Amino acid sequence: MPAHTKKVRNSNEEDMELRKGPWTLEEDSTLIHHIACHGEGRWNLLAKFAGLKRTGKSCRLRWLNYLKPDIKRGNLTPQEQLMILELHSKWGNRWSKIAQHLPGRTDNEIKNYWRTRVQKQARQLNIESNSKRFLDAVKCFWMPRLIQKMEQTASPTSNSSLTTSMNSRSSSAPLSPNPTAASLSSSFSPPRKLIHTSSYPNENSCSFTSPIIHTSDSMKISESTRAHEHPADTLDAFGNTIYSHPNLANSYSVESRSYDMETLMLDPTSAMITSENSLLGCHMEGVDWLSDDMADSLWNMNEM
DNA sequence: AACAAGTACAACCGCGATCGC
DNA sequence: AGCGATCGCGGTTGTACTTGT
Repeated sequence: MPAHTKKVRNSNEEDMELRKGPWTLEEDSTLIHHIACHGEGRWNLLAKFAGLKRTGKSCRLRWLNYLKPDIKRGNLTPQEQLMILELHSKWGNRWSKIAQHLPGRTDNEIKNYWRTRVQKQARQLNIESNSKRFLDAVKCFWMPRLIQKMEQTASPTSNSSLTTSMNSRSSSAPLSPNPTAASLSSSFSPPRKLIHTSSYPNENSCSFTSPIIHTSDSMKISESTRAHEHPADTLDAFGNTIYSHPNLANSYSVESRSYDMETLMLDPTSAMITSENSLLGCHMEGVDWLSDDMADSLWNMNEM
């Protein structure tokens, strides 16, 4: 018997050889053609009438996860990654529910993304991926980085540094009535290295919660505060921008509003940054758990 | 070049929920 | 109500491909 076949008994008690494993092009085209003619559903019957030596379950999975015309292929965009992180923090492993908010992405794809990339990072950091610590780390470093990437994607020619974007925007410069990721993240360029909270008078120095995300119209993130209100930053020892303005909080703030399809008010308490454990200090629960190594590792998450 | 280890993702499995007779 | 068929979800496995040695 070939490696990818399996003898089973169907309901008619007749022996039938079922194929397993990777789908062939012929099988794919047969399935596509049959669904085009007869529609989805009744997968066992569909498999039978199409002459596919597959279970209905297998046909359904192949169609939903791979063949369906509106399936998006290719790497997840930073926007999509950000949404996955946010939604997972809210709903946990409810992959299908998460997938509903990512048009063209399947629950399987999202699940794979989580397992291969997100959990990998958690392992490397020696943190349980479902722990609060990891969630904190994600919100502290990963999400801001993704937002930064979104900006770069949105305007590849722009300079992503806060200093540049701030200085280049005059106080009279009009703000887009419908701010984009670019406009947000131009005011949200987190420091490369940890900066201690004590440097900042305002303890809410990073009130990152979650972006406004409209799934039907790509991601839109509001700029909660005009960047030009926060001029003049300094550089740290690594040449990275340090935000020295007393009202820094505003330039870091990313508002949580809603999703288009379903209002999604992300629990503000789930955001890691509180007055007691600010991002910049990273004193989670009063503990300096983020060593420099860990911070570097987290910072590199965007490569995932 | 050959092999091992790591990675990404398609596909399978088990199980509970729902449907229809 | 009972039962089998089907559906949908989340977890797991298998395997092709990539990267490192």
